[in-house]
Amino acid sequence: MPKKDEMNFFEQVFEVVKLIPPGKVTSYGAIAKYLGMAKSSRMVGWAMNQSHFLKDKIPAHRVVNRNGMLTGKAHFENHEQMKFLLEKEGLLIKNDTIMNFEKHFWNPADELKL
DNA sequence: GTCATGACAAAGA
DNA sequence: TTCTTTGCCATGA
Repeated sequence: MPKKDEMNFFEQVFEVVKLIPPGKVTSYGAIAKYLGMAKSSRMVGWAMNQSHFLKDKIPAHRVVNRNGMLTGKAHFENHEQMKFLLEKEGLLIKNDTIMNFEKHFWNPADELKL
């Protein structure tokens, strides 16, 4: 168990993101709400930015905004990578937006049942 | 300690 | 409906 100081909200975000099953996506707000920071959805996106510096593989491509739009694609090494990974998992991307977003939506609060 | 920024979200025009 | 504004809070300068 990491120390309390090391369990900052970033790691909690990473834990949730890593639990996202393949072929599923979630929103920043959903993660934020699950962690009890519904009003700090921006911090989730901030955490994702830090995820690139982590050794752990964070499936950040499965996290999009509430519209299902790939707003974070610009932060990937290749802009096509995010779309590619999602399509590879069976999702349909059109114009940087996930089609049937609700259908593939993965709600941590519902799946993890805190 | 104050100010600016950020991969968002909700409300208003 | 789309575009703009406001709130939110953790980081870094």
